[in-house]
Amino acid sequence: MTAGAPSDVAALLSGPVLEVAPRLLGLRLRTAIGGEATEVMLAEVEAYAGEHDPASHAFRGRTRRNGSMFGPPGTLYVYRSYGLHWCMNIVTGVEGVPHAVLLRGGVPLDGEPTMVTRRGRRDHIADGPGKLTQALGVSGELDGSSVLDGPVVLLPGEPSPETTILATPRIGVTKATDRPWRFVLAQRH
DNA sequence: ACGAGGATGCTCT
DNA sequence: GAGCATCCTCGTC
Repeated sequence: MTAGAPSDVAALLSGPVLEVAPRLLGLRLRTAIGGEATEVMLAEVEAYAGEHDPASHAFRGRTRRNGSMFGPPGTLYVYRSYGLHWCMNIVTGVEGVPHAVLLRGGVPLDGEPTMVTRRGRRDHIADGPGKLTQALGVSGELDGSSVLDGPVVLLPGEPSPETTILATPRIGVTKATDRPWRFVLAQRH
């Protein structure tokens, strides 16, 4: 089979969340929403390990909000943050085990004018989890959809050779703050 | 560049 | 009723 085929993405997502998360960096996330195509390269993610992770929305099991985290790998978990913003995760591993990767930031690759319009500004288009969903047109309606299918699609890609992967503690969490489960692409120097 | 503070609504206890 | 997996604006340096 051809390198970079969608099935490679499916195989990747079925792995352990701590292995999957850094390997999502450099992949492309493309949306076709409201008649507009937009695309970013993923540049910042965080791993959340469900029942083993006090910072995870699924630490205490299934609730009304987190149901899609228990879906098959590739399922999108979209939730509202601070009453204002949408944030999205990609479910990983095995169906029924609520492990997921929070998508925290990306670099615009296509449809930038659309993203600028959605964001209402020219800078800081997708460098934050709420900004990323807004730029790509993602909202709660897409909770439970699959990135193997759409309208949000995960596509193959590679980080620039100029970049390296950094692991740091996760942002904005108040529990398990010692775990370096945030992964970012940073410029090599 | 960086930090403080407010907006805002939903979920779960 | 508390607590958020955040973003923006406006201050200061």
